[in-house]
Amino acid sequence: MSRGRTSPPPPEAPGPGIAYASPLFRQIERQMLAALSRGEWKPGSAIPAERHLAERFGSSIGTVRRAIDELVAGNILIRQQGRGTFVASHTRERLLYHFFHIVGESGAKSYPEVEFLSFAKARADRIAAEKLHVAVGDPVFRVRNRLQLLGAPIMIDDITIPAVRFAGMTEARFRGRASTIYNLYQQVFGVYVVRTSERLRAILADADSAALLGIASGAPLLQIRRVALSYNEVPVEYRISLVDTAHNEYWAEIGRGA
Amino acid sequence: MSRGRTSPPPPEAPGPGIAYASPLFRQIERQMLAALSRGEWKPGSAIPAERHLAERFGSSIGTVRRAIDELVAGNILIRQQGRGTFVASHTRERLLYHFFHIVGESGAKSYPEVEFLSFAKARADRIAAEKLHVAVGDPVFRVRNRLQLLGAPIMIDDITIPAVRFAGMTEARFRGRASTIYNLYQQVFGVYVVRTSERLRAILADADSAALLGIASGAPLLQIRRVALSYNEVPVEYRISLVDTAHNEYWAEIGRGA
DNA sequence: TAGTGGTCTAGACCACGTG
DNA sequence: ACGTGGTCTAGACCACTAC
Repeated sequence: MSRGRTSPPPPEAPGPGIAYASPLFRQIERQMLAALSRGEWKPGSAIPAERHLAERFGSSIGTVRRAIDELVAGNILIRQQGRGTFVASHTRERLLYHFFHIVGESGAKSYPEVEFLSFAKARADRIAAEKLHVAVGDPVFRVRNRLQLLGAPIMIDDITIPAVRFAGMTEARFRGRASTIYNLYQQVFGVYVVRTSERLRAILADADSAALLGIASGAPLLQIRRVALSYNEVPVEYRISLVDTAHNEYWAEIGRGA
Repeated sequence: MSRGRTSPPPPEAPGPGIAYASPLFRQIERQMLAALSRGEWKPGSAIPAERHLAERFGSSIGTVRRAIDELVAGNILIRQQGRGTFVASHTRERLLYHFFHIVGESGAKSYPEVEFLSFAKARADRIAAEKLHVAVGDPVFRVRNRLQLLGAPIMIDDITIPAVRFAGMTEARFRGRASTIYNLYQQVFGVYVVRTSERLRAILADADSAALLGIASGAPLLQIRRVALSYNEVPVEYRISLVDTAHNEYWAEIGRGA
């Protein structure tokens, strides 16, 4: 906190060699992120009012608002007029509208039913290690799910997560899931997925995938390779999805949120 | 302009039945959009300084800044500290980083070479009519291009645009193009593409596409169906792309711009 | 040196949600 | 009625660009 003096009085000098690191609102943003990371404010609950935060950080309300604006834009906080500002959490709705991009031909979205297939402890291969920023051979967990939409199987997820960030993960956590996977990450392991980066290509179904999806071997499939990132661009999950796009499609908006 | 009185003096009342339509900054945003639409400020040139706009609109600088913020977020204006605020235009770089989402396996982006294939006047079929918000049978232009990346053909674009928005469009415009297609739309027809909405699926190459891409019939292809939108969500182009993703991929970021 | 956008303040009033 | 976020003001100083 070392910037932005007011005007009328010639106040105490900004200090000799102050460095002028970054704007005040960014410093406040970082402090708020730190508070979130250490669990001072919990997912789903309200953070202090803007007036109180301004007092705490010794700034004007406008500056605190600017910091909150950034965190809201980053899907980390949610404002609700008249009620307060809340820590975002991965509810079903949020997941559906932010990270699940498969829609019906008509454009209609619906909740996927997740069917657990397998869980295993393994070691990171070259690709997973690169995507997750861990060393080749580091312990990881592998999970396989099948997703259905309106009763029809349409998607297979192969998920890889680093053991170092999910210490104590068990098969039971994935089997008896009440909420979404990203909600599990957040609630149990404090890992909050902020954004994802995906690469898509068209491939032909192999015998294994075809059997799981109930389609012919050699049918076209959409392959999605996703890296999920947490605060500060830290990768926390690598996921390969295979989607039968015969009656569903992948949906992307470019240049502005929907 | 009819909102937000200050405090100390009890100024002239906000008026009897004022309606309280929308915030001042949104009204200013709309007025600025109107100025852009009627060509008062041209692509690539600077708009008046914030101080002058504040005077013109009878608001404080902060409120004008808020309006500009919105237009910047919508890729319509571009701020440059110390220089001014400019009307965005579709340069090669902008196009590449905003609307061209095909990358090499390594993640590297490069400029596609566009090869003109055909141009025709036609009438909107049911699907094009729906996507472009015109009536079935309305006149449209159809353009087909082939794109190469590093010398190898990887993509076929089938473009449909409504004649009503591109009056006087000719084949020559597409043949002898110096810049990008979206730049042509903007410079010659005043149609500025703000964002796109895309649907993706995996299909098998038919004989026609396979021949154009130099691949085997029945090879997997990524089909992209894109609607390009201008100000106020007006659709201005419908485009079906077929991409050979053997050595290239579609790239998507979810939850925050990259 | 002049002009532009970027940050920051201190405080007012408005709109909304809840008791 | 009260507390919260949402809008708005008027003006200062900072950082950057260009002449």
